[in-house]
Amino acid sequence: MSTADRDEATASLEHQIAMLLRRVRRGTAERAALVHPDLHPTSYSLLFTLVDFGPRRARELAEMFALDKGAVSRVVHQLVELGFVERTPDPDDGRAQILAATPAALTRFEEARAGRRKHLDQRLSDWGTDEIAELAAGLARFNDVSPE
Amino acid sequence: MSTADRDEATASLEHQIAMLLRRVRRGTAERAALVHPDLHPTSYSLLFTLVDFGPRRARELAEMFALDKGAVSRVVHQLVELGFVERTPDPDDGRAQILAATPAALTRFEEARAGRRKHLDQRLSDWGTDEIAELAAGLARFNDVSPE
DNA sequence: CTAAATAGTTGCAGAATACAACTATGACTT
DNA sequence: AAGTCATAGTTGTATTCTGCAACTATTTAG
Repeated sequence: MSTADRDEATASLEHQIAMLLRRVRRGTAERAALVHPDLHPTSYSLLFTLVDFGPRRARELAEMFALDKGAVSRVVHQLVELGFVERTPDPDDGRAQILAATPAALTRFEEARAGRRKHLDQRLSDWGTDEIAELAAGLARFNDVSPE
Repeated sequence: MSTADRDEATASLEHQIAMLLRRVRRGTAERAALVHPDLHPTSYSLLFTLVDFGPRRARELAEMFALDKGAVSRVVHQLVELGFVERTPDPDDGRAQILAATPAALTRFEEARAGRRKHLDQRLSDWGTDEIAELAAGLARFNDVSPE
């Protein structure tokens, strides 16, 4: 296995990730609107994180998305007003608050997820279950790097 | 292989894609600045597309990124001013123009790509070349769906 | 030859983000 | 225990991005 092979493999991976990014980004706005018409792509992403990865502080969200904490603050404010996020004071730190997706948000996301899933199922129709699992595992391994 | 298995595999894939998206998005602004300090994330993405996928019309870029043609027009204008994009009239259509990355853009991207690649290499340091190729192939298959 | 459609530009308004100043709380030092 | 510094979050301000709409120029269809 030569160095050239490895370079080619890496280049290909980079290329494919860029491609995926473009495709996914393209649909984010639509998916956001599916959950709620007033939901911006950014709000959607933040809410998605709370739904999928569990409650956390605003600061963490800001770090995860490399977003200004002020911007996060306003987005969260909107999400709270829409009834999608609930704040509770952090018992460990009087300055902080824990943000959590509300049951309403979970419900909406589950409904929207059904639509997404249907789309995804179509796209994966000629894949074997093991092939899907394999790709997911590969991505998981790629994602699961100690945070820089 | 049960239906539950397949659902789980699909859910895992969806989850991992979301994770990847967040990680990649997080670094886009930095990478854009690496190419040129005045380059916005969107400009970077559009330019990246021209570099990686070849010349095309503004309208195509707008469609690829689901972006307003007005916004694309302005971004392109900026890219031209920075010397990263060159316009040539479309021989087949007097209204249109073909946008292409300039040699300067290619050079800058190549330099920036070296930085990215280094980061990627580190991240893949304990991967086998065949494993990298496999993940890239999986993503390629996933990406390569007839456009909706 | 006229009418409808398309590529792109530009004016305008609204929204999102970054930056900075500020409050409140916690951690650390002495 | 007091003082200093760091941190969580909010809010004001300015800038920038984006979408929408109106407009020009060119092509395509009837």
